[in-house]
Amino acid sequence: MSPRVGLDLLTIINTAAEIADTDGVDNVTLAAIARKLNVRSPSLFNHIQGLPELKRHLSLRGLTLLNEKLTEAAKGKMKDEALISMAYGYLEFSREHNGLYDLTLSAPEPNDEEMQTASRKIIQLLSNILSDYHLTNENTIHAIRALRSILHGFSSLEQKQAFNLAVEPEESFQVLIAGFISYLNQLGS
Amino acid sequence: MSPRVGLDLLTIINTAAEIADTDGVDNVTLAAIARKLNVRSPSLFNHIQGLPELKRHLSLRGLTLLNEKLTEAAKGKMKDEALISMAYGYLEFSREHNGLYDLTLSAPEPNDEEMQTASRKIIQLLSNILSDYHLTNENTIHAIRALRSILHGFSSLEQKQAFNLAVEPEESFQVLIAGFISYLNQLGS
DNA sequence: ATTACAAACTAATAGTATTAGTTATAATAA
DNA sequence: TTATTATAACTAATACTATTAGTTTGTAAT
Repeated sequence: MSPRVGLDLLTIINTAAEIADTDGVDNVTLAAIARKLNVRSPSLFNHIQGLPELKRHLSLRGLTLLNEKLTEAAKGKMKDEALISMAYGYLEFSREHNGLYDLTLSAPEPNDEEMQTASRKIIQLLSNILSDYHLTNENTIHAIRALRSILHGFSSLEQKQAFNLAVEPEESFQVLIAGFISYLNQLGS
Repeated sequence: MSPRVGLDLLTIINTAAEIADTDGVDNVTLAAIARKLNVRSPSLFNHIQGLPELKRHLSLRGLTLLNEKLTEAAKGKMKDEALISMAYGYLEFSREHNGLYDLTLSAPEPNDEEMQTASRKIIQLLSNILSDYHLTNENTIHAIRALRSILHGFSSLEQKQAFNLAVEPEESFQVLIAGFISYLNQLGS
């Protein structure tokens, strides 16, 4: 009947990512993935070590896609324009990839170089964008943390439906980013 | 041997809260709670409906404690002083109650009045503090969202160890709140 | 002292991840 | 072309989880 269905790591990750983004991270189970692939769950172990390893793959994919999206958004732009475009890219990513976005924030193992590198790339991108504002090293660190707090906080709250919708979230986001830019200008002077 | 141990809802919630704050929300299981209370897990069902209901109790406790802490922090203070004090209270709460803090952000069921009310109280407190800045209604909404994004974003990232510790997080938080205050002053003019 | 409520129990079911061991297919060697 | 071999997918089993049903028994009220 079925042996040699053609399962492989990529297929499994893709299926898991789909479940994560449509049904939420909590529904990423080997059982659900196996069901979706018409396979018994032990079969998955021929391609992965277990669920934790698979989730790490998803984190990695989330970080990679996010980095690509932000890089693309900022490409060829400078200062405010780059920052604003990147910020909207971030928000969009969290909306499009609900589950993967959540997973980008799971703390990596202390010795997981690959994850650390993927995270660092995003920080580096933010740092590059902020370099247009000519801050001191210490203020750059403050600014990166502030920016991440704003982006993550807003995205996360929106995702958790923490905003009543009487006023467009989009508009609040725009005002928030504008405020951050004036904060940057103050830091730089 | 054991019947009539003296189990009750409060004891169960307290034990669950302790596990949440020390071992993380994912480790809040009926099995773990029962072990800690030297009881078999079905016994818990004499006092709770099930795990989801228990987690809702924890959310509610988190929201209540957070509200108390923020209210206390802002009490008798005005404007910048109230805002800053409240902000530090928020950060402190997320540090002291890792697990409960996470649970305060789980989206409430649409018809869960009690949860909605508990959430609204915190929004109301923020709104009261911000009223000292004389914003328009719409800008007040933007400002509440911005403030929540900042507070949640920073707390959440810190909790997830997303900050390298070369520079004190505390200092970044201080700069961030100062930036928010100047954002408020701009909005108000 | 008896009754009766309900707290805690045991037993059982169903769903999860995971391991061990089997079968059979696809790729390779003869 | 056939025999060999590696391994993909399988079944069976174990160990957790939550939850339900049904039993025992302490405790409180009569």
